[in-house]
Amino acid sequence: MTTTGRRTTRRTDALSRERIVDAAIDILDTEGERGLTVRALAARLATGSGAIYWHIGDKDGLLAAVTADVVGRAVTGVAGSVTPREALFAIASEVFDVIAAHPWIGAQLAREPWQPAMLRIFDSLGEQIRALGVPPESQFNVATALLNHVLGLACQYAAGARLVLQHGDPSTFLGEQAARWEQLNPSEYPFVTDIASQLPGHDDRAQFIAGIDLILAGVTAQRQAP
Amino acid sequence: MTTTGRRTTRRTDALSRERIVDAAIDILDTEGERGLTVRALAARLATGSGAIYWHIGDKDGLLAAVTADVVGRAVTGVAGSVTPREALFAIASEVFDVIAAHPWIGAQLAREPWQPAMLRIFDSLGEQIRALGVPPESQFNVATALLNHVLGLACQYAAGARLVLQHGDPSTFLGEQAARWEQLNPSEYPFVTDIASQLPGHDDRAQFIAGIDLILAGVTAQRQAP
DNA sequence: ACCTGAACACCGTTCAAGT
DNA sequence: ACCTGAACACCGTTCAAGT
Repeated sequence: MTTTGRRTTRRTDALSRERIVDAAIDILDTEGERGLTVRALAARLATGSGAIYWHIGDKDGLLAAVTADVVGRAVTGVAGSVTPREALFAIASEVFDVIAAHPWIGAQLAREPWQPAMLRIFDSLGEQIRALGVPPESQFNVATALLNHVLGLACQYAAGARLVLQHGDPSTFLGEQAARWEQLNPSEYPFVTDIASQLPGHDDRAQFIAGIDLILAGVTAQRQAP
Repeated sequence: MTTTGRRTTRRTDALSRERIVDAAIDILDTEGERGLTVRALAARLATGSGAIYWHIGDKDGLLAAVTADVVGRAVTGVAGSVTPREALFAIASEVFDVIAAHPWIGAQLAREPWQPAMLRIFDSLGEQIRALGVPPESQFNVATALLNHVLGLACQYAAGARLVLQHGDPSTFLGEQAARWEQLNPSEYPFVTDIASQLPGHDDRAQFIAGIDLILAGVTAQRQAP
């Protein structure tokens, strides 16, 4: 930037893959998935659509890069002196938070489960599972179970947040949803109609933590009685 | 059809919401998500695009209807004389199979988690969880954990199947994937590079069942020592 | 009530042409 | 090497007009 290089960085607004990714994230966050068009991207970056294609191969490629970027920034290494269990909660929280903040990530990850972004999360979880002493033959399964739990709940939360944005305020929203569930046909939805009354007091974050506890309890139980 | 009704069913090809949904499923299965356009739908049904819009509100609406239809057909009631645990495996298998057969469902469910199709699965699982004797305050959490596990693994499997279709045959595919994982930077992906050797012998279906066992083991463990 | 198909306002992507 | 912007082959959706 302010190095001795003369005109190597001609303008601060020189187009780059990085700047395109950043602009794309911004559009996705503010306008949603449908707002991200190559033309909108070009307009925001004050360039032509062809320039976008020179830096990125493809719109699909851009979406993959954008997802990897956001997830990569969120899932950082864990601080040293914590227990594996604490680290696990920390990682899961990071993932939960990043999806809550960028609701479009969920659909993106579901489309291509083994993309780099997913692998990063999977690896972070796996390390801690190993540190926890889970036997090698179970590590893959436990890591996957945790990954699915985090992703599933985060998508659920993101969808809820999206609905709250569209409709009324957060407090009444769960009540309305509960009312809708209660009005379902009990012979068709016996469980949902019954459990609807629990919905108003529901907390996604608490459920998220409870689920991790559940899976970890399963691990210990299976280790004691295999 | 061959009833006494005279011309009440003028032609067998009279357009209807049902026929549109069926055609859409067919296109999604054979051509993929990108192949499903209103024009392609109209051409296959030998009609104009306007006719499609008269029966369905919207392409989003069509996708929701299509998803509900496929999931609804797959998740049927469970036969009477089985244990809740067996029923749980049966339901989870139905969901797994339907996503494996129609890979596009995964992304569709992730986009809108509380749509009717999802609620049906959630309810079926919940009933059996209740039958299993899980305490009321845990039922919601356990049902969600199972739902997320099934959906996550099914998406993973569907993506794998998609890749197998594109690239080589299934047997070599896992080996190639393992090789790719092994070539990753071990300091960046310590867990994945380490576990890569397990991949060739990996069986999605076995992992799917192991995950359910893990969650159920967690339930019993937490009930004994809450 | 149900269907037709042209028309509108968009898309992603390419590519000759510029600097 | 990097960028421009017109052009191509599509989209979803609407709507006057038909039956």
